[in-house]
Amino acid sequence: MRTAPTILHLDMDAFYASAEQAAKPSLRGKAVIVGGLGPRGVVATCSYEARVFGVHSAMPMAQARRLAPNAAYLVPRFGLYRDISEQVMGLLRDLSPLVEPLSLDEAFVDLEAGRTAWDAESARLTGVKLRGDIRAVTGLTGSVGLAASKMLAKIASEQAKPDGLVLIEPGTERELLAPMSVRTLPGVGPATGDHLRRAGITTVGEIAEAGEDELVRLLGKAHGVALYAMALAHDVRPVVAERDTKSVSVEDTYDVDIHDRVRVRMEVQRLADRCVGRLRDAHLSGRTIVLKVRRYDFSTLTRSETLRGPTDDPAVVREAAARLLESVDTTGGVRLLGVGVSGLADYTQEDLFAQARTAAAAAAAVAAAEEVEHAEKEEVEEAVEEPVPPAERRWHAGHDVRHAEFGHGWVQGSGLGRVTVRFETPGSPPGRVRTFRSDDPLLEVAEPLPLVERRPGGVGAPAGSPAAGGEGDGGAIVAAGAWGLVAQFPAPLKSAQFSAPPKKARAAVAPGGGWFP
DNA sequence: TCTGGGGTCCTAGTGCCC
DNA sequence: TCTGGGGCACTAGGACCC
Repeated sequence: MRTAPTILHLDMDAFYASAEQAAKPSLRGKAVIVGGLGPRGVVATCSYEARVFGVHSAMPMAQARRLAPNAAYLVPRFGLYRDISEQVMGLLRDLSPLVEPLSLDEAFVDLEAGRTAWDAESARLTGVKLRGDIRAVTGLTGSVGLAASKMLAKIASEQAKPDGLVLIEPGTERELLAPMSVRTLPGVGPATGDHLRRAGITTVGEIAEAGEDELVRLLGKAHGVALYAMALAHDVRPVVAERDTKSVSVEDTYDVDIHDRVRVRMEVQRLADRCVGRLRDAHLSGRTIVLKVRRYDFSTLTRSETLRGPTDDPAVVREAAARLLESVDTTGGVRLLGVGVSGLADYTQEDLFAQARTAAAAAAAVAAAEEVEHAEKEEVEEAVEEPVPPAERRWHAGHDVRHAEFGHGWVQGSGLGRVTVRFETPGSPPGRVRTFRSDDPLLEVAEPLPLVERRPGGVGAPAGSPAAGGEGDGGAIVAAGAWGLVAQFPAPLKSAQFSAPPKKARAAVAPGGGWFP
């Protein structure tokens, strides 16, 4: 364990929501909620203004809408967030070669390895400069924690939020941790927290007092030992720059439970294909195929099958997934289906031909068993084919557009053959709103603009000023609510997706948020 | 009220091999 | 030949994180 607070944890403040506010001047200072907008969506991130209403991450979107009906509801734009994240990670890599990204908006940095800090004072100065640089380059704020271990640096950045810096002096850790809730420690979620509470343990200090044996008895070996060490502020985990992907998966939650077995099979095939697409983008193959089914009552089942060797062959994955599905009872309906591959290798081995033959034989057996329902199936397949795209184009709430006459803006809402656009850019004052026919030939989808204006010879400056005023002239659609009207075109097949692809696959993802349909 | 998506890690049960 | 145990691989589920 090191003696100087030279591990830095950076956590961008309300990242997605802040990025949207920076991109859209009219949203600055307002409640902004980013997440899935379907009936089963949840909140990914919300602005601090939205948190005042009690909205928080992972809350069902329906509940958020009740708490903050006038907030702006936006679907995430991962292309934009990824670009900003790259800029921030670049700044961190300037500090040290040892940067461990945890997500798009969080990372650990080993300052000692980069020789940018060696004691409390130099660490603090590095943190202060980093926050300034992030603001200059991205226009956004991040909170910095500095401590002698990863766990404490993360706790420090949490305390620093929003827009602050906290340094934990070595030697003060145990005293600092003792009164904190057990939930502060990484790895203690709702279940472990309840478990400890039932044993009369609610604070970190009480974990330390209970002793390692008692923790192991309560939580099992690995968890008990790790938690006891953390309660004593012992954390020697190094900052690791490169981590190998262990699994690749895709899953979809459906707006309405699927009852039709034929449709379930088709969805599993589509998911298998998408999963293989991800796998191939990342130049990986895998041995174990996993099927995930969440039923109507939210109970979740997984079934897996391990092949003789790794594969990235869509036919093999599809057939394995189909075999796994045969062992699952979907009576009552399913709300989620997923297909994943683990046991990854960065090559494809072997005798895949033999494997494909085995899979084909199994599939043929399944097909024979299903022959009875064949006629019925054909009928149903016609009904569940990809829906014909509506005549009108689909405009996604929050996404950027360009109008030949009015310039750059973003979609504030759409539906009923119309689309409402607010014309503003990161550097402009809040803009005006105009409504068009959704097939207006002068309107087209646009790439997001940089949040910070580039200045010759400098890193740039935050774009625009959060000036008041500039409310739109409204329109038939916008009148339904100040911000809340979004995506009223026919309900999509699935809820909006908003997860980042696996780390290794990210480079291959289409720019501009390629994960959206 | 109604609970996303993509991951990682751990535990426990079972079957197989030596 | 039978039995037991250790080690390992596989499977399923749960908890947690962002």
